[in-house]
Amino acid sequence: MVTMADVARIAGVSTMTVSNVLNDRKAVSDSVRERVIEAVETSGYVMNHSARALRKGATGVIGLAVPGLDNPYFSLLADRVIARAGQLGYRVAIEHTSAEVEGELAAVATSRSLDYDGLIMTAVEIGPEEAQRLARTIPLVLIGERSVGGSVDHVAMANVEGTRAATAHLIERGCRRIAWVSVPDPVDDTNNVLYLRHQGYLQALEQAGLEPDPGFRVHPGGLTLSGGRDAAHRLVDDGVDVDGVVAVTDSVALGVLRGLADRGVRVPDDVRVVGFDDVNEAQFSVPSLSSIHPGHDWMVDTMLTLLLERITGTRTGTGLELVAPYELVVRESSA
Amino acid sequence: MVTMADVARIAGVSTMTVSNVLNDRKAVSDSVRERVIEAVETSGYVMNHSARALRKGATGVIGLAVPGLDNPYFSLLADRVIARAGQLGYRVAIEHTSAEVEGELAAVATSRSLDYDGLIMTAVEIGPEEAQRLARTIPLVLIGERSVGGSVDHVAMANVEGTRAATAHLIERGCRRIAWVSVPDPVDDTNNVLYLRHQGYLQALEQAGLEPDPGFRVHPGGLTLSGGRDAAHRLVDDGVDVDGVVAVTDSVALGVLRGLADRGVRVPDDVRVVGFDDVNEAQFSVPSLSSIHPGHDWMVDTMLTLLLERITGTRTGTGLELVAPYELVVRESSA
DNA sequence: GAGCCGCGTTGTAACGATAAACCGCAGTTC
DNA sequence: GAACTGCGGTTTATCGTTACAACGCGGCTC
Repeated sequence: MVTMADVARIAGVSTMTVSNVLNDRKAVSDSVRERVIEAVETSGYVMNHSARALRKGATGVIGLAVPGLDNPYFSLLADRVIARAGQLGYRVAIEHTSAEVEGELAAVATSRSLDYDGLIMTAVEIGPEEAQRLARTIPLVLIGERSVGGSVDHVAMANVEGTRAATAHLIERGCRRIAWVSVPDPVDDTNNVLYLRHQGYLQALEQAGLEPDPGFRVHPGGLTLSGGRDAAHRLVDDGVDVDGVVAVTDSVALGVLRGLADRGVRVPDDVRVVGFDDVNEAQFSVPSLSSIHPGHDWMVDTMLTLLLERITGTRTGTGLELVAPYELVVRESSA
Repeated sequence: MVTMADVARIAGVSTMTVSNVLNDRKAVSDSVRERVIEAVETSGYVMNHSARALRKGATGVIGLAVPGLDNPYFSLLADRVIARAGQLGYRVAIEHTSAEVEGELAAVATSRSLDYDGLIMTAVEIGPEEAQRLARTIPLVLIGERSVGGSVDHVAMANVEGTRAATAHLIERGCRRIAWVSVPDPVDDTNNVLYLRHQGYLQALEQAGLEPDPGFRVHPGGLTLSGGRDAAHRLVDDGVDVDGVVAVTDSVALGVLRGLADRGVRVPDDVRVVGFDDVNEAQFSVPSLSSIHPGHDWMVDTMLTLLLERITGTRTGTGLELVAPYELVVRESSA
């Protein structure tokens, strides 16, 4: 392995000069700079990332903690975070959180996260106090839910407003018996994304003077395609009479579309369906899926901006909470 | 930041003993071991990954180079690689290759990859000689295509056999005018996955005594949902009379389903469709998509096994090439 | 009882980079 | 002409961990 000292010897300078050239630091004469660059090229030198990280106390890697990439929302998110972070000179390591046992999450996050300069985390299971503890250890940006307070930065989706708009949209199209398809609300956590989205649904019904019927509430086995499909099956098989479905995520909604098709229910003629997240696939399903577009690009840009401010220390103190602009995208499933 | 020396001081031992305990190395007396573990816990010590990596010359990180995670095949792959590598004590950093300018690919791969203990790479653009050069620098496992020779390990899909089976399946179901939907074959590269899959299609037609008609050949704007949709639009709008479609990937196939639906073409009644990759979404599209299942789990396990053998030096020399078992999965789109 | 062995533990020297202090030297300033 | 300022570079001292050799010590052999 060729080291910086080798390059220095070849170029006839000190290692610091090589370092200065490579990092574009202070003034180095053109002649020396050229010699160094040539020495780098002929020797095939590449910097040792570990040594640099050790000395500088920064790794140049940011962690992205998501439940898993099998969910298209998270893979879309990861894709953009990787791309954007790459432009900013950072590498991204992905942590799976759903694989961990509940309690392990926090521990794993704390210990491993120290190898990262910062951490972006979708906080599904982690509580406010854990998040704040974590934030004292490492620059942290939470994503998807409401504020946890303290010095934790947070980029939220318009969860309540989004499902409210989605539900109102169905009502406006004439739906009166609208099912909410999601997993059960988490207990004791009014900041949870699932809870918030459910609230939006309830608010829209109330504004329209409609009663939320518990019969319309179904619980898929998880926020997945198969969960949504199973929920739709049960809905139809139990003879629940609905003319609209609001699903907590697009994955679930796409599963619902499949489940309704299995039972010969026509969308949008018999039932209108709307999701949340506006994943790529929503444009291409049959029928295409109406959804709430949560401003992915805005979110990713904002997340990274906030994180970098924390990493560089440009901004300290109380956590910021920014809510992404959302947009209702009407497609065939509710047209 | 609490360091190993701090722990050593608290426990009243040397840093080496702490190191030995933490790494479970040679015999350490139980009493000392306990003291050290307690000191670690009370102090909240976590190991500095950079220092360890510098000293050991290994980072514990493996790179996964894929075009992008927006493609469900690659996100599925990444998801499983991350999960499996995690079990083996490795972390995964993802590199986007499609974002790079063509020529940069190799350079980026070479320089950055040195920070990884090993690299798993989907070789779409990289050539055999580049791959071999790269493999001399770092343990490398290629995925998806045929052998590049040399000492490069390689886990291949049954590309030719897969599309041959898919096409034969359509023929068996009565299709006679079968379109191949893919991007143009790469020139001068008979090892390319796109070329190989096309060959399988051609072979099946030949075996059945059918003429491949260039009119059935359409070129989407890329291997994406929208590419597939646009291709289907053009197919119908140009009045090409087909009763079957073999798509190079599931993403393209799912796009084709959407495109055909746009034009009122019924699947499978008017046209049967089959894809390749068997991504999750294939089970849940309407209609559900027949596909070639390329043995994802087998591939991921094998890739990591091969890579670890190279990393540990258990196996050296000529590259292995293993072909994953494939399976035709028949669903509604060709039923 | 001298010598040897192996166990448990410790000092010391790297691993490859960078921060910070320092060092000539030419050009300014007053 | 003495003191000061930049410029272009070098020297020195780490960053936190692990490899390696060495060491004290009780037990065993003969």
